Amino acid sequence: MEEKKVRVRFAPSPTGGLHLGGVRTVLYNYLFARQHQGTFIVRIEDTDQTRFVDGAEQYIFDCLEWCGMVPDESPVHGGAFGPYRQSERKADYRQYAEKLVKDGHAYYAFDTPEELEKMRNDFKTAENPSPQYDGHTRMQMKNSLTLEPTEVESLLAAGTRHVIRIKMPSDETISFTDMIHEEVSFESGLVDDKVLLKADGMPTYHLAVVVDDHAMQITHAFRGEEWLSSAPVHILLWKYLFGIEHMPKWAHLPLIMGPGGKLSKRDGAKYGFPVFAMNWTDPKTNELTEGFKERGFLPEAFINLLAVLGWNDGSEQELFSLEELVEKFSLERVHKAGAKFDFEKAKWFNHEWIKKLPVSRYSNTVKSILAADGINITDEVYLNKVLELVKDRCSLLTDFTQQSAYFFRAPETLDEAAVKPKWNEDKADFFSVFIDRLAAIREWEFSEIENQFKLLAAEKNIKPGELQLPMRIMLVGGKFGPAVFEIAAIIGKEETIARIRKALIIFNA
RNA sequence: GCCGCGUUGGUCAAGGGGUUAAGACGCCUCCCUUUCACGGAGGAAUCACGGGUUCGAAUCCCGUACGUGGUACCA
Repeated sequence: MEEKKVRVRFAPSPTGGLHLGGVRTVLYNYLFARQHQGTFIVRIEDTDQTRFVDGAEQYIFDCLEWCGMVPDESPVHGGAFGPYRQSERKADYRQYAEKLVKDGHAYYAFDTPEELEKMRNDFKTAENPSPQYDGHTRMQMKNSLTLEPTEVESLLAAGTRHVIRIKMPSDETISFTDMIHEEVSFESGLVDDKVLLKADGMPTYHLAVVVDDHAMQITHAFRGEEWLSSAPVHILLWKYLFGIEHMPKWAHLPLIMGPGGKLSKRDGAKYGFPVFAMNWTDPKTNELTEGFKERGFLPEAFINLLAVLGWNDGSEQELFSLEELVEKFSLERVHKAGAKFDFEKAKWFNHEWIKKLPVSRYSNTVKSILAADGINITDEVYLNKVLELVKDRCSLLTDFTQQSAYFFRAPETLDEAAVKPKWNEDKADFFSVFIDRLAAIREWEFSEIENQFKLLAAEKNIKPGELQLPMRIMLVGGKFGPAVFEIAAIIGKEETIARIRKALIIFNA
């Protein structure tokens, strides 16, 4: 077998947001291409004009860019095998469909939608709730197999609306080797006569994939497992049109499931977690669906968690960078079964990446997240210092809002319930004296603040531990954050004293 | 209904004839820390079920059940 240069493609249809499964398909394509020094192509499958959504194509490219997977060839990146939008290749498809008719592998069908529905109704039984247009029914329909040749001629000449359907052989076993599922086989007689060319002259997916995969010299075709059932149609088409030996190797990827079953892109809201890579706004309804990016995910984490949903390298390693994935990914180790998506684990991945990456890698993103909350950062050095201090406590980038806001402004509310029950005059007294001690400190630093705190506590004969929580609430507002004295050191003497004063009024009330 | 694909703890999963059936997330207990995290120690599955094959099966075969996808002039 000759060594062909690897060429793979991701072929989305621009109908809406890009969901988890889609991104993972891109990812596996991308990894495979990079690993084999191959070419990664994005082809837009916009053959259904009724479902075309404005802006969806650009959105897909935006998502790929955010994930760091840049195509080598695509309608926007160019390439020698264009056009990369199927709508722009319309003229090509008809000739292949006609050739199939000529060779006896396909036929014209003139049935109207009403007639099709009538057939489905007439043949419907308890045993067969959804009759197909196939070997059992096609001879009772209105097509070039049942009509006289002259009649077909005149219908065609008159421009009658028609489609071209594949004529599935009656008794043939169609089998192929899938890179993930290994041997898969179907009985041709059980598969229906799929429409190849629609009445509007556009190809269906079935014709378009094989014609385009051939035209673009695709060597390996990865797609979701939902396509496995129609694989026999594609295989026959390859055989009839281009020769089975030129067919790309198929890999049908396991599906990603939601908590209750299949992952519906519809209402990610109902799960409480995103299903799209990035925010998507439906241009018609203006409805916004949240994305992983906006939810506070790092692209590194998003890619990582998707990669190991259905694949692992056999070791105990779970954290992989894109570069490592390129090196270690292998289709052989991709699972056969679908996987349920677990948002808790997804957050863990993000948490790990937040800890792992230098804060400079995401400080800008956090900066804009804080800005959305009214905190405008001017001092980058200060910001990075804060991020470094609190990043262990953040699973999502959006968590930085709560975890770092008090470094930039006094807390709006204090968790009084955590303090009041144990508040007494001794403590009130302690803090009012402590303010003076703080004011007297010359070297405003962590150890000195703590020193004064402990000294005074000893003088007043109060356990320091009982005073730390109130102090924390005064500075932070709640029961979280790094060491109190460290916080005090960072926010400064004036601010620390001001916050204690203000809190004292509240606690003493 | 029919066809395809699948089935190891709540979830992701390693393991592919002989193992105390890895590990991770989550959960629970404890340690560290008089905050929250981080970190550390520990707890919980006999491998969907039923038959085979075999000295021996989570691992091979066959059924059943269940899940999932398809059954559109959608992809």
